[in-house]
Amino acid sequence: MSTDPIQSRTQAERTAISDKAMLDAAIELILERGTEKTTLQAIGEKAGYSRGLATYRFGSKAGLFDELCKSISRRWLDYLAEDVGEKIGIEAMCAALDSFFQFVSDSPQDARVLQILYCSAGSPKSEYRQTSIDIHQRQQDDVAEWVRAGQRAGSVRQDADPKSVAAQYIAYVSGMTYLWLIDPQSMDFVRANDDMRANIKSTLSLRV
Amino acid sequence: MSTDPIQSRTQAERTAISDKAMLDAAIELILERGTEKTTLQAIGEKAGYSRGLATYRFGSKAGLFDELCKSISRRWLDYLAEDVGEKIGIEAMCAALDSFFQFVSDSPQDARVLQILYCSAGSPKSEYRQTSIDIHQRQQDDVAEWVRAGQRAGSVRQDADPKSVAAQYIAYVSGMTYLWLIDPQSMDFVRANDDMRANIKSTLSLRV
DNA sequence: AATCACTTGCTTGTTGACAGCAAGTATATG
DNA sequence: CATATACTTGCTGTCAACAAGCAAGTGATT
Repeated sequence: MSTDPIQSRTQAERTAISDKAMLDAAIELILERGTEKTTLQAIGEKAGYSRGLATYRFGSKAGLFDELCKSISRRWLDYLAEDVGEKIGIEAMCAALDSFFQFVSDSPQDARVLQILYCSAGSPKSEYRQTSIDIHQRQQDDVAEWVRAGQRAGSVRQDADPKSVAAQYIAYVSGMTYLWLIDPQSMDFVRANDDMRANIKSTLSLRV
Repeated sequence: MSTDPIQSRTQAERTAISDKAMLDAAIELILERGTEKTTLQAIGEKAGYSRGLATYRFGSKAGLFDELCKSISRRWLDYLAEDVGEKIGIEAMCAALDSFFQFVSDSPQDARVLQILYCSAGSPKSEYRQTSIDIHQRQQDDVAEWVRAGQRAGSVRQDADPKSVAAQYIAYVSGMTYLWLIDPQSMDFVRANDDMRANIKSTLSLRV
């Protein structure tokens, strides 16, 4: 949109600009219409280019969504890394919950589109399912590692199973985001998160 | 497929037969290809009819998926009602978890397709989003009611917030099903459910 | 119980929109 | 200027949706 008046960009700049314009356009269109009703023509034209550029650049509709998924996911992981830092155990899990809520509040568009893409990845034969699998697997691994670190540090019960705790934690976050996506009014996000934090503390901290 | 040799069916029977044939065909095709790549033509023809019948009967692709969502959901709710019966409180919540796992084991096709449809309903402008909202809302209300009944009976802590507990519970189940959908290998469903049951007991039963 | 008017189930022809590809034009780069 | 890279345009096959038609069932009248 706001292109430099001096019309002399390097090839790398040109692609970077058009890429970003198309991914941004895709976010807006997906929020309006969902993935199915978003067309490559609409994305290209909204970004200020032709109907064909999106296909040319990303190969296919699925290719574009895959890239968008990774792109938003990267923003979320930066956000998360910032908030969790070097924390471990219960502290890390609670910080991640806060961070997640903060992300949803600060960048609801990114959060919604990411969740929509995760959902679309659920379809068999989805060409970016692997991306969703990888992201969720990595998040599960991270949580499991926080639990293990907490156990080593002695702040988390030894009888907790890191993998199982992680699966539960990620399932909770995924499910919450889904429910928020389909109907933001359906529950009190803050309250549910507070309770979740309390549960984490009561089930993982050392015997009372 | 296996039609009665006596070719004299009432109109009602004819529609019932073709409806079921198409919904069954849709389940198979969605499992193979997902919702997007399943065509109305393929559904009609797999069911033994013409390419046009599905549109004629269900109005649109979304209309068919909406009906399919309700149809599978009814089967799941019957399953659930059977297992939970008149139970309340923690017992009801644990029974529902078992029932859910049993449903996924016994009817993995139904469970997978239902989850795929819930995911598709996540897209903005999805024409059966309301169906997904209603089902999830009803499930949340049911859980909240179990909690309240448990509190009245004195078996559940008074300071638990029924709505918040319900939101957490439904989020967990939804998230687990999603993770199972995209990658059945990614976690130990049974172990996670066992741990979840333990958590429910430890956080909701009266002070130790 | 035979006919006929009507309803409902189902099929086929058609249209417009879309993804993806291939061949072309424009812009940068050395 | 020549080549590579960014981008556009023409085209094809597929799809959902619709409309018009055909076939099978229904029920009232005689």
